[in-house]
Amino acid sequence: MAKQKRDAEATKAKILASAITLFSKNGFDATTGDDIAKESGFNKALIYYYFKNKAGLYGSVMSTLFDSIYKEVIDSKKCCDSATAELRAFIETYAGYAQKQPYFPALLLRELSDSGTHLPEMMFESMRRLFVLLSDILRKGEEEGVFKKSIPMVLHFMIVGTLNLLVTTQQLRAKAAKEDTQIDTCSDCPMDEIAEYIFTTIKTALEVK
Amino acid sequence: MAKQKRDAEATKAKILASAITLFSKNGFDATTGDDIAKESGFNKALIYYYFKNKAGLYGSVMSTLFDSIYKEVIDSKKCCDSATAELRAFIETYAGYAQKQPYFPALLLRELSDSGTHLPEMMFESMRRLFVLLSDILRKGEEEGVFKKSIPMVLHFMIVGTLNLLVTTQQLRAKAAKEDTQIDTCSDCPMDEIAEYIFTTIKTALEVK
DNA sequence: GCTATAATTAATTAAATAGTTAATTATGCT
DNA sequence: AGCATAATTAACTATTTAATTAATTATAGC
Repeated sequence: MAKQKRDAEATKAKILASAITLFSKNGFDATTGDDIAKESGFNKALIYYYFKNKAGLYGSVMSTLFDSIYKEVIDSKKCCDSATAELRAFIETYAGYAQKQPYFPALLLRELSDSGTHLPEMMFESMRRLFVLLSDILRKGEEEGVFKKSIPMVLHFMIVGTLNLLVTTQQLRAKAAKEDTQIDTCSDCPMDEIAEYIFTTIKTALEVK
Repeated sequence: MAKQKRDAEATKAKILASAITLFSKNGFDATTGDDIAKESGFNKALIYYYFKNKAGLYGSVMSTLFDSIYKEVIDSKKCCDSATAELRAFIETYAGYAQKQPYFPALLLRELSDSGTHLPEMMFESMRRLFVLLSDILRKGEEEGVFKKSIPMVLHFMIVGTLNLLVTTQQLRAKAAKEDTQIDTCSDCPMDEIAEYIFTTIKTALEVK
């Protein structure tokens, strides 16, 4: 099939992609329908044709991103035989995703700051699912006798929060490093090294000696 | 002096206080001048009389909060004789502040998500100052021979990011706990226990054995 | 080729909101 | 008391923007 002049699915996808870019760059409120229309190359009315309204489009953006990260984390779990390996996979996968989709952390942090104003239910469910995955790993580690008792919620934020913040602050940290060479903002640290460092830190604290 | 009908300083302070409340609850964009006027009980034009404009008011909000947390952290450092004690004081003080001023974490996280769109310079300086404090503690610990070499930027976010997220998600976590009693979202955890847990986790990882 | 329908657009509406202005009221000073 | 000035207000303006509508264009099935 040759290139079509009209392709509903492609149009919808393009609008969604543009929305992901703009919402993450500027947030929900500071992104206008006109911005999205311009970025996508389609008329603004198509937002309302394909998505119920601006909030609906935002919801689609979030579930798209959450679904894909959840799938990746679930997938990465398969090839592990111990809680320690699963923990490493969890952190590495999340880090890889945050790097691959650097808009996601900004969106997530903003949403958490808002207590999920824009998408109460979906957000909620997705966050919970991800947290349950980590909780299971930690519980499994305790059962295996390799992990101490921990506070899973705190560890979850130590992993996910830290990774998100490192990604969103990348530019700021690069700027800070340029202005003041005394200070080490880790602005050139590769993501996988950071992930490894977080893993080691948490593993060390969890280990039963 | 008796209660005055007009008190410029008090008015300005009231507007600032209202702005802190509303900006932190709803963010910069979603907070209107009318909201602030209503909350403060004064006319909207006074925002422009006492502060240059909405962005100026926002800037005042942020520097007020940043100044006060910085002072508290500096203060807490005084009564410590070792790097370990300073690290604990840093974490405890930040945790205490975040609990006392629960609007601050939301504002900070939002600002970081935006890469400091609304207040490039001030924000920047304040973040840096706080980070330098932690870096110094870690370096001191290395010199004392009690801390391993670390990645200060990552540890900084593991502390500050985690605390901020725990505070901002308080309501969400409480809701999650109510809906699903299987899951432990740490919704009743006292802040000082959380701070202690974070401290122990990081200290353990830093210790030279 | 014709027709029903799906996709797309231009133009418009109605509401919200940042910022201004000119008038009004209180206060301190002499 | 009266005056200059500081504090406060009500009303308004200009702009932005989410959402709608009615018209237009392409497409697929017959």
